[in-house]
Amino acid sequence: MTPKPKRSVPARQEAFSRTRADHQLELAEDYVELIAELIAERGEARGVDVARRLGVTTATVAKTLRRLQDDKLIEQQPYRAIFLSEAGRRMAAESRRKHDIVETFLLALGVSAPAARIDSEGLEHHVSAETLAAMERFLKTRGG
Amino acid sequence: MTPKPKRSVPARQEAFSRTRADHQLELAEDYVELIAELIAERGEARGVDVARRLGVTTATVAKTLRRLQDDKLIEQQPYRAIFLSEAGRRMAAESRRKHDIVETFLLALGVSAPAARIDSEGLEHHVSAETLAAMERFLKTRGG
DNA sequence: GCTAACATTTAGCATTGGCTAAACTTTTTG
DNA sequence: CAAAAAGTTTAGCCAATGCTAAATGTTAGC
Repeated sequence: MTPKPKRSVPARQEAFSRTRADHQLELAEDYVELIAELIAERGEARGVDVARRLGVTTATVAKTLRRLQDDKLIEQQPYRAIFLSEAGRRMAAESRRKHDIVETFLLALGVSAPAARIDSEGLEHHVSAETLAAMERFLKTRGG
Repeated sequence: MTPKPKRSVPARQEAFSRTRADHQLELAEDYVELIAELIAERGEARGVDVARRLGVTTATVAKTLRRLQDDKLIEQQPYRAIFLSEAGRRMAAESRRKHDIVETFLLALGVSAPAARIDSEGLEHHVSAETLAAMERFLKTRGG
């Protein structure tokens, strides 16, 4: 039986489990990346801005921020602006870097700006370091 | 204020909301794609095989299958093998097609086979039709 | 054809990430 | 400076997706 198994069981399990675990990481990355942007743009990040940009309610943002604080990614006093911890800043920078590489790569590949923008949001959380390196190589050789 | 907003608010909201909604779709795609593979490989798909390959318990699979049945993606009698509905077959084929394009593309880009295998599992759910077309174009011109 | 092994389902729990409504704090404004 | 507006938090709900333990059904071996 089992002729030509295209993917081995362990690999699939690994990919799937990683996806599950990553959904939380993804959300954290989206939040810290956005918080970093807001701080850069306007000096501080407020819950209401995060909510507006992500398209969720401020109640949802408050709940998520509590979790991010528990995870030591942000620092926050009640009713005050949101700040990133050292770990949060590192995550935001890394996330941003991935995001930019993926978006630039897609543009170089001939994808339209709007599609590249949207797709890079979805893809940035799923590219391995190796794939990222391959994208950078492509950009370097074929002009980015 | 707001110098050079790299991404507009609506676009970000859209990407984020889509991500949320997609998590369910992702799971459905993973299931139907796997079920289609199992049927092709061994004539039928059983819950225990799905569980084994996805790395979850059979209890979780049973619960998910009920949802997929409610969504008319699979057809199932209690304690019997799993079959895909017409819609399920269409989704599985489309999912498989995306998956193959992405994996082949990554290999052509110089990514190693194991990384291409794992990354394509994560990326397949997030590439738009436009990006997929760009990947196919790349494969056609630079030899896939 | 019983019994044991295997497969499936159900029950019940936890967590995540949404929501609305309401309470509370801070800021703005008349 | 008091009242209104704006922002934040809490409470309580829901659905999805995971789990373990236990019940139930099917299949295989003796």
